[in-house]
Amino acid sequence: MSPKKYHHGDLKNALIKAGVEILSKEGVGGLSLRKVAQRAGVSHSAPYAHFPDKQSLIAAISTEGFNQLHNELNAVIAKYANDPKQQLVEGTRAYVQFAIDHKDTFKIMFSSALEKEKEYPAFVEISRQTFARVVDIVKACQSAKILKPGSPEVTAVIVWGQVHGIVSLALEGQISHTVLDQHSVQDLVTFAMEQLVLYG
Amino acid sequence: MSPKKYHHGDLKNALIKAGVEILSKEGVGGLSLRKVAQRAGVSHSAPYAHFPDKQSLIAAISTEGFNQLHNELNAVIAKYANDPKQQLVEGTRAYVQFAIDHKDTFKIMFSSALEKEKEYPAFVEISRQTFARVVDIVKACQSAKILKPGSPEVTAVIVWGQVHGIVSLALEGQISHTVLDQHSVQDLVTFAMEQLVLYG
DNA sequence: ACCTGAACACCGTTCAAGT
DNA sequence: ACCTGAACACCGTTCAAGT
Repeated sequence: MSPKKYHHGDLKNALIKAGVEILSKEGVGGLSLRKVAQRAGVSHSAPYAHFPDKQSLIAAISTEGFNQLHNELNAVIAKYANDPKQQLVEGTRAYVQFAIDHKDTFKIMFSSALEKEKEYPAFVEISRQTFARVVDIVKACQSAKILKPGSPEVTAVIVWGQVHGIVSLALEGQISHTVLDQHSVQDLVTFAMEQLVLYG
Repeated sequence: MSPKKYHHGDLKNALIKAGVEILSKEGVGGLSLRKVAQRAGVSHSAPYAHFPDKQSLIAAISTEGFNQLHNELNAVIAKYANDPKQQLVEGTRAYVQFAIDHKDTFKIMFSSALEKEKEYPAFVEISRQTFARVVDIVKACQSAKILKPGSPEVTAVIVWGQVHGIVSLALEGQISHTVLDQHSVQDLVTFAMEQLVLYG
């Protein structure tokens, strides 16, 4: 019996992966540590060898999500290295697409950190870096006279907040059907960006 | 014994009130049906006489939150009946203040509806009405040439999304300290509104 | 109609024990 | 070091029973 007594090499990452899968199949409400353990093929207490509690696993899943988002933003910035406006347009498009494609991971990314902020340094660091990419795009746009001058950090909060707000309202089903029947979330975000950008 | 065998007149509202109190004292994580029942002075199964499940109680709490927010928006609209710009400024200020004053109720208002959208008609109705107030303000601002012309509903989604996004990021601790050390959330929202409003 | 108390399945977490 | 299994407290939900 017992083909493999223990799990294979890397249970920690297997648990994160299992968590992401459960999230995409059953949603936030279906995410339990015991289910994650079962899906990874270990006992319900095995995760505690790698995560001190459930919050820590959630922080790891969120960190993974921010890593992916950060990579996508980096790709957009590299692809349009000489075109700040396209960086802004395609960056926001990537953000919206990420939220749509990973609804529940996205929701968890923005609802877990709060509890104990500084306890998950990897999470804090990657979310800081992701924000820094937004600031980079904003600075490039300001240099190209595409965004108003002024504090790039404050402008980045405004841009990010605008995109994040519309996406969040859409994910929570708060946007009126009379609007959503006519415009996709991507369209709404595009309209919003056109309001912020100079010269239309 | 048994000074009052049952609860007094209105257990349903007592449960909602107890839920709001727990929310403000222990946060979203501390909200359980059993604690709500205990705080209202009834057995853990008594709530099921008034709410089919926990989601329903949460929907009722959220509905109550939207009612309060709606009332505050109405008060602002009435107070500045002839001044659309002040309606916009004070309306957003009221929204931000509500979120800050009732952090956890605010969070629950925008994280519960999703599951089963049409199952809570009172919730859908009051959130629809609240959005309608935003549309009213937008229309008044457009007539006064304070906001760009175009679909008032789409513009309302942009305005609401901008405010909601910055507030949400702030509540989740996602706004960089280098920004928050210098500007309050109210300030950031004000800056954002100035970008959307015509003539600065 | 409104509420209680026992019961069930599920959960997060701890801990002694195994390899 | 990494994992198991029993145990505990807590939870949402159901249901027979009481008034």
